Amino acid sequence: MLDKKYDFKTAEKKWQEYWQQNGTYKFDKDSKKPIYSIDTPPPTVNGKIHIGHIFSYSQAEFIARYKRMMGYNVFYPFGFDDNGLPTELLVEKERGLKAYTVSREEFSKMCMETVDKYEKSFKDLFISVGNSADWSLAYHTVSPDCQKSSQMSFLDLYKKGKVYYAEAPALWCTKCATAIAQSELESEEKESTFNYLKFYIEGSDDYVEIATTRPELLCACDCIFINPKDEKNAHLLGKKVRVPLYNFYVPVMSDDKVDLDKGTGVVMCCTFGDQTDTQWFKKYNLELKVAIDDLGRMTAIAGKYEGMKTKEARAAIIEDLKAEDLLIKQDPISHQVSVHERCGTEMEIKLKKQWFIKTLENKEEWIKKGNEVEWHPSFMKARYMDWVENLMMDWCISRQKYFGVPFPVWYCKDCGEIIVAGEDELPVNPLTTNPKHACPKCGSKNYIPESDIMDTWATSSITPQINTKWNVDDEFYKKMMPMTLRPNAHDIIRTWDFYTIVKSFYHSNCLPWKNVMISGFIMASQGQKISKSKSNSKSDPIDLINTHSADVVRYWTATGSLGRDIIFNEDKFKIGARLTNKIFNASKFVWLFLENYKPKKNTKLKPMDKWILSKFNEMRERFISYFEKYEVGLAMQELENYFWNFCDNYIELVKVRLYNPDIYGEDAKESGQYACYHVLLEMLKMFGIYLPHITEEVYQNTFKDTVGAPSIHNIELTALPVEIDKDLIKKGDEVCDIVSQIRGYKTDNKLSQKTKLTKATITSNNTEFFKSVEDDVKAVSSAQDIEYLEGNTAVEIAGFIVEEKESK
RNA sequence: GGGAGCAUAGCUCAGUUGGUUAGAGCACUUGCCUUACAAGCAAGGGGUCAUAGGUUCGAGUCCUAUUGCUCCCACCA
Repeated sequence: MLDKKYDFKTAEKKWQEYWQQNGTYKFDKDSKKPIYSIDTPPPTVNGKIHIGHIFSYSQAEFIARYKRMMGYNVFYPFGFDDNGLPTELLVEKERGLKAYTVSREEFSKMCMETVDKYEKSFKDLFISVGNSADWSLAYHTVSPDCQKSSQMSFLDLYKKGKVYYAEAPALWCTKCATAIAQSELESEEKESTFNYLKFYIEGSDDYVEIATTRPELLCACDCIFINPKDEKNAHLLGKKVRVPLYNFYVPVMSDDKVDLDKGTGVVMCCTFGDQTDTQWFKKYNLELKVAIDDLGRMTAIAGKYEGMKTKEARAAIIEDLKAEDLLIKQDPISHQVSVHERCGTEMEIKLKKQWFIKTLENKEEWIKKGNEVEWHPSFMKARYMDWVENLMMDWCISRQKYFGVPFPVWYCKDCGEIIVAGEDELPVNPLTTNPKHACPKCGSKNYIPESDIMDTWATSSITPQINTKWNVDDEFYKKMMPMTLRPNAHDIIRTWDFYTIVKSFYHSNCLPWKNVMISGFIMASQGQKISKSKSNSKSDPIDLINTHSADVVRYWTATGSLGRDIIFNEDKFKIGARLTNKIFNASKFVWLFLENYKPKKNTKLKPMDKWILSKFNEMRERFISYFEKYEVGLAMQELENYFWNFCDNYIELVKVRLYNPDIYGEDAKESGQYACYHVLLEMLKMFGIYLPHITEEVYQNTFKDTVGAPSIHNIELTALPVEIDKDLIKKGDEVCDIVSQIRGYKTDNKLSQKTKLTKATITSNNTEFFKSVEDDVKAVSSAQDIEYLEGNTAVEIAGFIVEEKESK
C-alpha cells in the first residue's frame, strides 16, 4: 500500500541508500549480457558543481538507465579530474597564497586536502540527484594508479616517437607562469589601439609607417615585412629601417603572409608578437629577442622600461613616442584576442624547452577517426573537424606547475641525454627518485630531474584506458575497448574528445568509443553561460534538490533536445512536480484495484483495454527510437503524453467497471485490471529513467511482491502481449473524442461532469465499435441512453437530468 | 573571413521518409468539490509556421536567396 502523500525528502534519501546497499547499479563482470560502457566525464576539481553539470550528466545517466532496462550490462564508472592547473588555481584562491611561496611538498599536501574535500561533496551531490554510476569503479586522476597509467601512456608515446622534447615557441600564460596548449585558448573581444609609428629609412629623412597594437615589443623587433606584390614599398627591400626609440636598424624583407589591407600593409616582426612571428622566426632563422619574462614583465632589452608590466610599458612607450614625434596617429580598434581560458590573461608566446605530442602530422587520421565515431547530434562532428583542420601547433603537454602527474624523465647533467623511467618503476616522481641506471650515453650518474608536470588533459585523455584497465588487465581491456559511449558538453570536444582519440590511436590504433553524445549548456540568460569559474550560478543544485526534489530536477534536465543550449527556466520545475504528483496519485488509485490481483495470461480483453495496451506498445516503439538517437527529452515527452492520456481518458473510463463488477461483470473488471497492471508497471519502469525515486517508492509498495525484483531499476522493459493495431487505436481515440465532446456539452451548460444525460446520439463511421464499448461510454458520460447514426464523428445530447443537491 | 545551429500560439518547445482542418505544456478565459489527485478535473480562445522566390497534384517539412538570434573556428600588423 502506498502512503497518502509522497514525501520526497525522506523517500529520496531512503532509496539512494537502498541502491548503494543493494548494488542496484553494479556492473557485473561475469554477466553474459551485452555490455554497454560509458566513459563518464570526470569533473574537474576547480570549484563547485553547478546546474550545468547536473544537466549534462543527467542526460548521459538517462542513457545508462535506459540501457540497463533494455537488458544491457552497463559499465558506468565515475571519476574525478583532480590534478594539474585547475586544482592549483582553486587551492591558491581558497588559501590566498601562491604555490611558489611554499614548498612543493607542502603545496601538494594542501592540494590533496582540497581535492578530498571537493570529491566527497561531488560524490554526495551526484548520489543525491540519483546518479546511477557504479561507485566501486570510481577513479581520480591524481591517484597513484592513474599516475602510473598516465606515465605509461607517456612512455608508450616516447617509444613510438610520438612525443618529443624540444625548444619551440609555445603558448604562455604570464599569470599562471606556465606553457599552455592551443586548445586552452579562448578568444575575447578587447579594445585596443592601432599605433602608427615612424620607422626611418637608413640614410634618409624618409620613413615608413607601421601600425602596431603592441609598441612594447619594439625592443624585440627583428625585421619588417612587406608583401612581395607591394609596389609602393618595393623600393624598401634590402634597405634597413630604424626602430623607433631604440634606434637600432632592422632589415626590410618580403613575405606573402603580409596582408596589404591591414594596418599600413607593412608589419614589424618581433619574437614573438603572434603566431605569424613564430613562423617567420623559423623560416628566416631570425634572432631571438625576449622582451617579456615568464611573469609578464619587461626584460633588460627593453631598456628603461625593464621590470614594468607589459601594459605599463606600453603606456610609457607611447608617451615617449609622442614626445619624440614618432607617433603619427592612433586608431582605436576592437579585436579578438586569445586569452588563457582558466584566468583570462592575454596569451604570449615563449621559446622554451617543452614536451610536445605530435598532433599535426596525423591530421588525416584524426579526421578518419572522427568520421568513424558516431556523433549525437550529428552536426557536432563539424566542431571536431573544424578543430582538427585548424590545428596550428603540436600539443604542448609540459606545465611549469607543481601538483600533477610528473614526467617519468631525467636529463643527464653531463651530456644532456634524456633518461626515461622503466615501466616497472612507475609511478615515479623524478624529483624524489633517481633513475635506476646510469646515463646510457655517457655513463654519468649526475641527473637533473624534470620538474614540470603534465597537462591535466594528458591524463584525462586516457580515461577509456584507465576505465578498461589498460596494461593492468589485458583481457578486460580487449573485451571493453572501444567503449560504447563518451558523453560530454560541447565545450570540450576540441580538448577531451580530440585528445582521447589521439591517445587511443597512438596506443592501440583503435577508437576510444563508438559514440559521442554532446549536450548543450545551461545559459543563465541569453548568451550568458553558467560556469563554475564565473560563479553566476544563482541556481545551486543542492538548493534546487532540496526545494524541488531530485526527481523534479532530473525531469527538468530531460527537457529540451540534445546538443542545444537551454536557458534556465524555473517553470519547468513546476511541471515536473505536477508530473511526479500525478504518477503517485494515479498509481495509488490504480493499485486500489490491483492489491490482490495476479495477472492471467489468457485474460479476455475488452476493446478499450486492448486499445490502451496497443497504444502503449506504439508509444514504446517511439520511445525506443528516440532513445536510440540519444534524444532523451523527446522520448520522455512521448511517455508523458501517453501517461496523461492514460490518466485523463483511460482511468476515467475504466474505473466504473473496476468499482462495480456487480453491474458490469467480473470479466469486465479483470480485463481492466489486466490493462492497468501491465501499463502501469511498464510506465513506471520507463519513468524510472527520469524519476528513479518516486517510481521506486511506488514499486516497492505495490508491484514488488508479485514481480519479485529487488528494485524497479532491475527489471527489463517488455512489450505488452497485444498487436499494435492502428485501426483499433484510431477507433479508441475516436471514443475519447466523443467523450470529450460530451464533457464539452456539460462544461458549456455549466454542469458538473457527473450530471446524468437523458440520451446521447453518436454519429460515427464506426458505430459497430461504439456499440461494443457502450458500457464504458455510458459509464464515463453518465448517459442513460445512446443512439447511433452513421456519418462523420459527432455527438448530440438530448438533455440532462437535474438532480437536487443533497444537503450535508 | 570559414563553418554550425536556430527562427512554428504571449512564453518554452514537438512536428519522423513532403499527404486531410498545424500539435503539446505553461500562461490566459470559463466552468466543475466528479467514490485517485483542487498541488485536481473539464472545456475554450489564441498561429498568413522569419521573409521572398522555386520544385510538386500537394511544402512547417525539399531547393535557392534574404533577414535576425546563438555558437564554434580563424584573424590578433
